[in-house]
Amino acid sequence: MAVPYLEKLNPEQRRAVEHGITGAHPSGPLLVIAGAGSGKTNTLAHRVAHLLVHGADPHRILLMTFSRRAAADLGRRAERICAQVLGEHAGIMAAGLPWAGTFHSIGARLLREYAGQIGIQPDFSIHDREDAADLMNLVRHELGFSKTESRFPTKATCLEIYSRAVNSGEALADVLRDVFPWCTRWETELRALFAAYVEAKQAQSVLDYDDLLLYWAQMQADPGIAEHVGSRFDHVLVDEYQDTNRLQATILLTMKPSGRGLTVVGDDAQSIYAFRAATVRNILDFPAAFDPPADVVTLDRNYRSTQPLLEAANAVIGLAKERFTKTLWTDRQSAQRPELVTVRDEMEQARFVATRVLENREMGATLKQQAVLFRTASHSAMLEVELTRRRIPFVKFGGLKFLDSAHVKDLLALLRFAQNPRDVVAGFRVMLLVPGAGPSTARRVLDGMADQPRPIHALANMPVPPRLGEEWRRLVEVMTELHGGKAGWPAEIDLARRWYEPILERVHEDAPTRLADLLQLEQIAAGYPSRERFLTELTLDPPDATSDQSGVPHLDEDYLILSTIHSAKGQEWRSVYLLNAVDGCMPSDLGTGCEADIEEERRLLYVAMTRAKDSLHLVLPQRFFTHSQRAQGDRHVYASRTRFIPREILDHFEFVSWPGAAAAAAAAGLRSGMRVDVAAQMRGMWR
DNA sequence: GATATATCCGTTTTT
DNA sequence: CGGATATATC
Repeated sequence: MAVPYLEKLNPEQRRAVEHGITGAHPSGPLLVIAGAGSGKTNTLAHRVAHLLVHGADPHRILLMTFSRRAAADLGRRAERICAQVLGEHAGIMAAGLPWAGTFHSIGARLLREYAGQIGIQPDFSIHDREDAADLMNLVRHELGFSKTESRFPTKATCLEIYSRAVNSGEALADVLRDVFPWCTRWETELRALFAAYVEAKQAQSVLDYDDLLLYWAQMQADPGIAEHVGSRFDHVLVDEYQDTNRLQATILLTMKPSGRGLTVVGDDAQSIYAFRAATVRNILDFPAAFDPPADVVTLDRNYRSTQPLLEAANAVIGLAKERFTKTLWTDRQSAQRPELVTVRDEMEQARFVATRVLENREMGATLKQQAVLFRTASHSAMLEVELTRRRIPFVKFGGLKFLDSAHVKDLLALLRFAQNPRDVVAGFRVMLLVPGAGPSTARRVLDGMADQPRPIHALANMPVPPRLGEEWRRLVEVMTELHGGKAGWPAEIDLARRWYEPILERVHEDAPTRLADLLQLEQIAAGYPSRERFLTELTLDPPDATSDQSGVPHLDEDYLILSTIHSAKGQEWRSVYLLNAVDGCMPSDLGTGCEADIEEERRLLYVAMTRAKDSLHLVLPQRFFTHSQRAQGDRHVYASRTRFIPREILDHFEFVSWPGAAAAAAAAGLRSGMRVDVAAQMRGMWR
């Protein structure tokens, strides 16, 4: 068979694509070590397409990626390749890949399907991180841990500890000792808290993010179910395998114990989710987990970056404590080394980036081909102000999200409460919106609903303080209507919004702006077939961008990308600016406890640098103003270059200070010397 | 029992 | 600065 689409691949890529696709049956496991910019997505898309061309059934391909966007992108590419090869026969791809998504979303689907066999409700709701923390908080109060003489860990910390223990599969005592040493004294209380937390979730038919993996793994501990799930899929492909945790590896291994039909792709040098219990051991131990062991293909040719950029990135990762499985190379020559740009402070950093971005646009690069990356979401605050001032449109990935704003969460809570009236977190939030209702009213009503067979009915008949009056009646009315489901989707969200509007105006000063957000939420909602799907998919794959307006990127417009390094995974731009390449930010001075933390931060810098195709600027503000600390006044601290770029690798970089030497001299001259004696002129006016 | 005000503390990255 | 808890007042 003529396979022109394979001609464009290099030998290693081609090996990865063609691995085991000679006969009709899927063959042994494959590990692809794919370096940054090595054409990983393209290779994976070709492999999927190649499978389909050779008769694989798209319904029997399971593809797991780190975001839905990545899954959709892969599906589209595979489809395009198929269309080229098969022409009009490409109809097999019409439905795309029905089983493409994140581990969590696939888990949710399977759990709903197998719910009857594992003792859970099929219509469970899913708590995002914040909901989970709120529930943890409720339980924490019930157990009286909020009134301990010395402060008990906050809800967020409790959830982190819980999540860590669940995802790593380690004992609580070990997790506390290694990761949360300041909480070891609370071990007994935490154990009790977690036990109560689990019971609360089950009583309410609620699963959190971790449960989606945990229940899935537990379900597959039953050999019969594991076999059943595994036999649904001929091919299982997993992307970004370096960022998976023990639970995820367990799921894969129980699904495909022989490794037959299993392909995982990843890069040990880009492992940046250890804080989420991801372990690089998954990828390193993968080959030996099978008998015979998995084949390994290494993609080390980089097609993205120029030689000088890649050399600098290699130099940075070359200083890592442990060796990685490969060294990237490229033949994209260039004379331009990456720049280390020294600026006076963060204000100048913002001006520098804005100025360069505009200059670049003059020279033909669109805004979308440029990106500004940073370690933590707050680092871009000043830049955002500067960009807004200069009317440069931007979209920000990472950090605070559209869904995190109070008004959006309020509205979603109402929908979630209607969907699952046992969801106490949602119910609590909704009831507190009613004027005159507080925590104890909410608790009493929710307790009254808890063991009722028809909770909504119970809600309607619940005695409440008379002062709630009309407002309470409105809540009962909208709940009954929503739960009944007669209005249909997406009319229901309109119903919910009309209930919420008076509350919005009462509570928030800037009601009109927030109302615009809610209208946008309605737009998003219209794209989903049902309330259940809307709620599930929104929590599992929230729109992760915010912009200066109301979180709406106008698709036709050009805009600059601002992103945390974590959210920049897998992406690339012609020009990349990295903010705050100084110690304290990179590495972040918070998580520099142990060596493993530092090493992860080093890989983070490596990930940031390897996003750039043609030009890379690492910006180093010399001074940081410490705002709003206890001491008043403008305190500031001096920062030094990140420790990941020590003297011995400086040859790989260009030194620049900004404003440039000439401009700086001019500015200095203005400050010291007198250019125009205005005072003398004024005196002279009247002489 | 609800809500307004005061005070202390910690402060990343995300499915 | 923002969140959480403690205290004061309605």
